[in-house]
Amino acid sequence: MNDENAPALPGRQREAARNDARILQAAREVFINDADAPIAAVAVRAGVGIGALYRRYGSKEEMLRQLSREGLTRYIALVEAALADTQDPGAAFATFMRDAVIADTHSLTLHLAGRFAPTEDLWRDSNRAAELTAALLARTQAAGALRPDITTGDLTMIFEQLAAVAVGDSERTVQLRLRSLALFLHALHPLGDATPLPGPPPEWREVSARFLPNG
Amino acid sequence: MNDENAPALPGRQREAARNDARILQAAREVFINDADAPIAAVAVRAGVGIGALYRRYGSKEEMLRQLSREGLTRYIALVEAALADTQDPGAAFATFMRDAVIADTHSLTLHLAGRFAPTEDLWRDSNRAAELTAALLARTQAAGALRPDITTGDLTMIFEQLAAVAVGDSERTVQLRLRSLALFLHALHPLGDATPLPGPPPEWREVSARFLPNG
DNA sequence: GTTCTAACGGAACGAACGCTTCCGTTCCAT
DNA sequence: ATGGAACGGAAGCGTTCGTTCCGTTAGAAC
Repeated sequence: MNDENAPALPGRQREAARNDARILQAAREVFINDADAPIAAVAVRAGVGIGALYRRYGSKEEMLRQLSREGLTRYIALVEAALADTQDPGAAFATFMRDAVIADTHSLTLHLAGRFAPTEDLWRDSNRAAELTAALLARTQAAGALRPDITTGDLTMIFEQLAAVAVGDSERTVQLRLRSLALFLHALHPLGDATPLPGPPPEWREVSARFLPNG
Repeated sequence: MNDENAPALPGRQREAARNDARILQAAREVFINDADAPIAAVAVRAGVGIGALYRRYGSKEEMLRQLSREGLTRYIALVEAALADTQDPGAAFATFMRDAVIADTHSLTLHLAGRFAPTEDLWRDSNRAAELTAALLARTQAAGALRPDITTGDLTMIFEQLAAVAVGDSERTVQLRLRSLALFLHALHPLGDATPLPGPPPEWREVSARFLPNG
């Protein structure tokens, strides 16, 4: 995670700790760009051999699971932070959306969906994320800062759509996503003249179907 | 294209004509769902053998090119229709967007991007599509029915984001996309209090980069 | 200085996958 | 009957990629 607090470790183990972080970071970058990239690409990007990867992860699938779990955890932390935010709910929601886009937790979780067998705890985290999100939505709507006809499924779709914005450069990608997010946030504001959204909102079942292998 | 006007053809050639249409349709359906589906999947879906495919297309790449070309052509026809629409520009624009989503011309063109070497005429069509789109945007903006800070690149991104909405069922997918489009259209309306969109809009260069192999 | 061990790098193996070819078969026209 | 156009799909062949394995390296211990 952080190479900074490891100066106590002896030499060779220090390299190993550094590689832990490097590999994780490289894996994130590689799989965000291309969900079914070969594992060798991660090794190249991390500047290590393939052996170093298999010393840490038993298989590619395990690695993807780990990455996905991590993304989900980060997302949950963001929602919790938003719920703990005591400023006005509308502003807290907008901040949350921006943070989520910047942290880019969805590219990983969604791109990787269906590519490995989900474990028990992944389902738990996934459900917890959904509940927290629902709570955040409810609070924001109660404060009159969000269209009442927006559901959790809608939000998932919005994240998914934002993740679809991608150009080569990752910094620029974030910039463009924030531009698009500005459009969404604008559209999400409740307005008297707003016509209701057409069609039933996405169901949780529809959204989560992609987590099953062959989704 | 249509099997209805072929009753004059003799028996075996009639089957061939029917297969022409079936294969094209199957290819569309298969590759919209999964851009790098095996060619065998198209054969299965069309209910024909692989041989029937290779009798018509010299290679998979040629098939994809053909599909892409077709999607681009349909898109161009839609923009032209919108430009020819003499009702109020705002309504014409909204209709155009809905039609484009329903026709789903972007899923194909974009998913297939970078998967084959673009030919001369594909570039031509692509440029023409961009020009027509720009004209439509300009007209709508001149009529005060569209935010002035929206560019052609923005519109491409919007289509791309809408194409990212996908659930198993294709009819339901369209429904959900229209729901999302309603949000976008709402956000695209010019309002006095609207804060300007952040960040420079997507450049044509950025958007078209993905058409090059290894995009 | 020697030895031991944890960690490393990357070649090689083997399986899976998918495009393409090819040939025997079918079906209609003559 | 016979010729040929169109068909179906098994087999060939190249590629790709996950995983294993082993020789190498670098610090630790003595």
